[in-house]
Amino acid sequence: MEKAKAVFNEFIASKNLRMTPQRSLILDIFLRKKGHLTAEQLYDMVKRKDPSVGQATVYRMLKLLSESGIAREVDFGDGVLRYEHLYGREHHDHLICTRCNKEVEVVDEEIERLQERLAKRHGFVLTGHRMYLYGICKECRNNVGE
Amino acid sequence: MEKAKAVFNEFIASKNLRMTPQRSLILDIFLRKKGHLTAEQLYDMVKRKDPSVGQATVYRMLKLLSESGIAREVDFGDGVLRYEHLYGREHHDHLICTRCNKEVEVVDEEIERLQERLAKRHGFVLTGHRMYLYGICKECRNNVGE
DNA sequence: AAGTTTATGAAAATGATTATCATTTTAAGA
DNA sequence: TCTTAAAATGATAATCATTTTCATAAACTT
Repeated sequence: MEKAKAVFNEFIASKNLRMTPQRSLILDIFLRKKGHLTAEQLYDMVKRKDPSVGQATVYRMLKLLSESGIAREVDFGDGVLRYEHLYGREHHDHLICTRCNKEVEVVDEEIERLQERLAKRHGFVLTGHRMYLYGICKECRNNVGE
Repeated sequence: MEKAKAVFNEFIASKNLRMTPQRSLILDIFLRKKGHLTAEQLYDMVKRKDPSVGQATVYRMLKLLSESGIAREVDFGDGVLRYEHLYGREHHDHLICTRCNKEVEVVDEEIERLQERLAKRHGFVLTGHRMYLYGICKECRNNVGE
């Protein structure tokens, strides 16, 4: 967490941007939350601490966080972007239950390797990927007909 | 193509919906096109054949095509949905060059298998997935500095 | 053919995100 | 510490793809 802040400060400095109380507050709150946050959710949390902060500032900050590598944009395809903090976290993909919307973070090293191979086979050098697996979780399968 | 139309008619009937000249025209044009189409692109093509068709009808039709299993929504994450016709086509994922936006359709049976395994390991039964690989294609790598 | 339902097109609405702009802060230098 | 140019802020308007609305026009039913 302190590390992440240091990274952000460095990013800010390298871009000749400036640290402000708003950015500091937003960063603090963002880092404290696990999982995925929409801009609106984050804005609500920030407003509770300081109602004077505008939502444009939150949107702008999330872009900066993504650029700096501290956050990652996650797009489940429902029209709302989510952000998760990435600092000190492993890469992962998402497994989503289409019935209860439960999300599980998953990784499979072998799949990662095969993705590289597949890309290379087509002459590409991979820079990233997004993989969402959709299915029905065990609980939902047990509760059929409820 | 005739098969796809029959499938759509059956879908229409099963839902107590109605076949109309507009729907027929849109379906025709949609099936003729390979690759991905945005609603706007499809609308433009439809307009050329019949300028009286409204774009809401095209949007509505694309939803129906997705529901019926004839089309698939593809979301590259750039804010515009694309649709591809799925009828008689193999499942595939997408490899996208982030420099020139070239899209290649790819499949890797082994990855598909591992996705099933990964989901099962977490108690899920897979119903679908979306996988987008982003990278730089060979041509773009050769043209660095242009 | 009459009646009921569904479809259509035009236009307005939506909703997340981005841009604008006047004003306020920030950080660096004098 | 004071000045100042650059950057940040918040309120609001603008975007833009997609959905809704609603009055009118087909399409099935009987």
